[in-house]
Amino acid sequence: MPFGFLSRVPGMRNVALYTSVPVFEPLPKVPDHPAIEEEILDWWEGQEIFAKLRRRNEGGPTFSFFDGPVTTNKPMLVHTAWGRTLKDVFQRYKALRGFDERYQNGFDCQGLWIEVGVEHDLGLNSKRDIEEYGLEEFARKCRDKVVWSANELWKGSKRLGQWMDWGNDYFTFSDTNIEYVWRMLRAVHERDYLYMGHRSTEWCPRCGTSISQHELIGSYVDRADPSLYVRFPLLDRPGEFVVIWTTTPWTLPANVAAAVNPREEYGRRANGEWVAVKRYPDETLVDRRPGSELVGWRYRGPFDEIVSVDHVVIPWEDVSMDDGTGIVHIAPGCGTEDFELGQKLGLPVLMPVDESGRFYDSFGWLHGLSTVESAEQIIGDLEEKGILVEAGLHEHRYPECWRCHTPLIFRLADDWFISVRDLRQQMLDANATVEWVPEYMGKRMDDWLHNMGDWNISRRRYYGLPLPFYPCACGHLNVIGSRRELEARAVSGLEQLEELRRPWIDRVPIRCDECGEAVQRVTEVGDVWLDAGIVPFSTLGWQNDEWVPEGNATGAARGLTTADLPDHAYWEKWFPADWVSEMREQIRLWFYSQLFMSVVLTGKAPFRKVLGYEKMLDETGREMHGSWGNTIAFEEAVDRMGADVMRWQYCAQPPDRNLLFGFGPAQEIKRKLLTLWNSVSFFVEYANIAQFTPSWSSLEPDAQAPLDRWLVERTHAFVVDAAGRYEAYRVDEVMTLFEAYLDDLSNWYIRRSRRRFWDEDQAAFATLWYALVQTLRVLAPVMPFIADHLWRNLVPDGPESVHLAQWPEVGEPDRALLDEIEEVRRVVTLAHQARASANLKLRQPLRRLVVEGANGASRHSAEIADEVRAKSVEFGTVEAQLHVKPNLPALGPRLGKELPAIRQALQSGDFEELAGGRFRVGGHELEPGEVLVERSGREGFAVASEAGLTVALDTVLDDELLLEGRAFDLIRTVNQLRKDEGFELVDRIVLTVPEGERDVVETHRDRIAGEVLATEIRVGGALGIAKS
RNA sequence: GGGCGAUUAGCUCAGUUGGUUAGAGCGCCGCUCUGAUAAGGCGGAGGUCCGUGGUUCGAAUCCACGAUCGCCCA
Repeated sequence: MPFGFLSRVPGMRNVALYTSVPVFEPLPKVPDHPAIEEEILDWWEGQEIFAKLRRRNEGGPTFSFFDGPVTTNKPMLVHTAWGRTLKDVFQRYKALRGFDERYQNGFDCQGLWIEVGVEHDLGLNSKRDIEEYGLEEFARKCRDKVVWSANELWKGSKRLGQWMDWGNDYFTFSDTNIEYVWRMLRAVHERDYLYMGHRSTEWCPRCGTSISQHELIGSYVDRADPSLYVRFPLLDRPGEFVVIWTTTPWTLPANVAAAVNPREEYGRRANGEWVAVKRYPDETLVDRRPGSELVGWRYRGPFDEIVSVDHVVIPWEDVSMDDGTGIVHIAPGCGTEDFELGQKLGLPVLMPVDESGRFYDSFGWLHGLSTVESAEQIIGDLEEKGILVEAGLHEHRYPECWRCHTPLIFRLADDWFISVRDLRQQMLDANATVEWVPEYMGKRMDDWLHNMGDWNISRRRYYGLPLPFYPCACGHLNVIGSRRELEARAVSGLEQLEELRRPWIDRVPIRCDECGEAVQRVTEVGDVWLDAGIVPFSTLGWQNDEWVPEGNATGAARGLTTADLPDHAYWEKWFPADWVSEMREQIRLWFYSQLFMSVVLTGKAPFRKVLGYEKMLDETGREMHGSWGNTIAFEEAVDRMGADVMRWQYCAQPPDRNLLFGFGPAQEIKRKLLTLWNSVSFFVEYANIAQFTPSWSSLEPDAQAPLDRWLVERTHAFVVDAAGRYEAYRVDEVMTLFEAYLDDLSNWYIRRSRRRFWDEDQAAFATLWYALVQTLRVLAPVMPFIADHLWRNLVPDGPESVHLAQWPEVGEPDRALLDEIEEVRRVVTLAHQARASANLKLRQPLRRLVVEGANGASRHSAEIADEVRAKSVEFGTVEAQLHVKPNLPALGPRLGKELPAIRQALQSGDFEELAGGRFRVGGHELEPGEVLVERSGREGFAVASEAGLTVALDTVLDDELLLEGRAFDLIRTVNQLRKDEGFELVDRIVLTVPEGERDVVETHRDRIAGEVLATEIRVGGALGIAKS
């Protein structure tokens, strides 16, 4: 006998004793998630589980996923962990299904984010500071920052349980990646999309660079700026002025014109000031004239003593009558529309401020002042000159720099652009082939594509992709497409070219294609989204002839990765991505730049499906801000809740709503997780007692008992439905399914089956084991740690890890059976309600239950009787008082205004029942479909009903029932006592009951003894138990 | 400033083509069940369905206007 001595007491609950080693490891009361996770991480590594998984799936169907590169300027955050969890979940799911995957992680390593972080670390605060610090050293510090951040992200991601090919990551600052962008830019140039634009753009004076359209996302903030009304004296009309309004005083020195709407009416105030009539309807204005008559009037500019240009009133049909004076100050050097208007009319262009937003020396006493500093002095000066009409503050929305929050200015600059004229429609067509989850995000992409302007790709910065543009004095623009080409055409400087990067690359002039002269590179670097957008090409070896080992470990990425540069066949295999996933703001960023490049290079979309998701907030719905003290560090989250709980929280979140993340919600999840834990724990405890031995080879039980059959079908339904939701990239719906399934498993199957486990019913064990094992397989992608931890305990002879076990194959569930049990549970709920309304606790047995309107449940009457503790269950008509209500959707259209009266009549019982379920009321005959008939309130019965289902519980208690009720009370009391006194589950007792309980014991002795494991029951004396 | 969306219990949210007593989860209170469970079950308190007006026999739902919030665009 392998399990040693077994004791059985005849007629008792068959709880056996075991004395030898249990099959399953007993579970502690609660799981220690961090401890389990650390242990599993070690075990995965030691057993090379991930490597085994990849080997197994090698050569299988491919599932191509592109990882959007995370910016390497921060440690791991709980925000980052959300996205990483989603990426991991679906890659794991696809791996269970046998898909071959690449698992390449990516880092975004250049651009303003990195520079600004390093500037901050070094205490630098301007471009001049950086140049004084030295570009070479600055570049090294930027790389250090990237290395630090990459290490943090590796560490955190592994701790989160993310399975990626760590060590084969791509870094966007590799020379390889840079070369691929060059190649793309050259293709753009060959198609004539590339041009240098001289125009007024949003400009960050602190960063000293222009800001492109997609960088303006979310950058408008509410601000209070100066609001100035200024009058310009008219040269040919003494004593008269035009009055303008502005919120940017620093642009006044650049004024060259005042625009009026030629179609609107203007008038003169008594003091000589001209304004639009519509703007001042209550004022007395004389000499009214259409705007067209003001056109051509010359005026004296506000700063003529500094800059002398001719000022004139010009026509502009877009002048709005919604704010200001109806006359608009025009400074073509300081505004986009002003510039365009100026170009059309041939107005002079004045550029008042330099790259850092300070006035040029040529602006007299203003020189050196910043746009902000100058405001007050300009206001003072205008007042002194007597041309300031009014000064105040104006609240409006104004754009800030997305990185440093400096208010942007408009500044004329030479920037490099890619024209989107031809590409727009191609991109829209490509996007139409993409399936977006949630759907509205695809529409957002369309909106953006419809509205986007030409792409400003140049930044006047340092640590970024060097634009390979070499404009020659001869007028020819040389665009270098590869390192090889650079080397072939270099005049000098190759020996010092450490990386394709500033400052080294700036020391390599090339020979002009056209005239043969040496040409310098422009100093600009590229928009960081070029780096990220090229990834589907640079990492997959697009148009690369020969596979290059470690070919992506070039330039700054050398030593950080071992990623190869594959050949073109590999690109063909893995492009486009089957799926990508990032947060919503990436629509206009990474999703856009990827789409852009892909359309340029291939004419196709680079991905088939996209999962986008909204923002993360704290658990009260506020943004997480360091200064508000409501941020949660990744390490703290992992230590306090555990990675599985975090992952559940992320996965349960519908992607179209903000995630309210925190320890409160984590607590709720832990409670739910505990139900799963306890279900396994229950199984383990009793399976050990019953020496149940599971067998992986006969996984699915041949269920005979109705309840077992139900659980098997219920499990099939869960597996099938969960697969559907995974396939739709809605893991939140997988979690919803799981919660419902877990409730069924725990609060119906286990609760209903407890006695069978006590009785060592092997079929029950086999069924529960099957359900638990399948559950772990479904949950493995979401909670890889706890799933594997429990798997290793429950499945001794199957695959060593749940992640190697593949997605469960199950048959089509028997939905009809599931519906029946659904109905049973509704009947039980109603019966419990009826009990409560009659004040009858469940321990009191009742004579009978009558059920009406639940025919499917009739096959399970024993089940219902037991749950409700009724001696019998009848299915039939509940004879009760008749209530007739109007069926409003049916009767409303027919009766119209008469309806309230009929309704009233029915309610007060003022009707006559006719044959065939028809009723006569208030002169109308109502058909059966036009009324809702309910019965209730039968004498001696407690009735409850809901949606066509009615139950009636016989509440009459006879002596027999009362006595039995007392027996249940006694059992309950004694069992509580056993628990309180710390008795083992299998301890046998001698029970002593008071004299008053003699009648109960005499009638129900065997039942009581069996339920409380009493070998003997003594009557007389105080209630007590002792070990026998 | 323009466009889109939202506003329902203390919190997070459901609420079908307009229909009968507006729901769920969490939290709170009471009762109850329980030898896996910190769980479960039943009940209670808690609602100006943002406001005003309209259409309709009937409006959380449809229409108009307004308020507030969010997102996108400028």
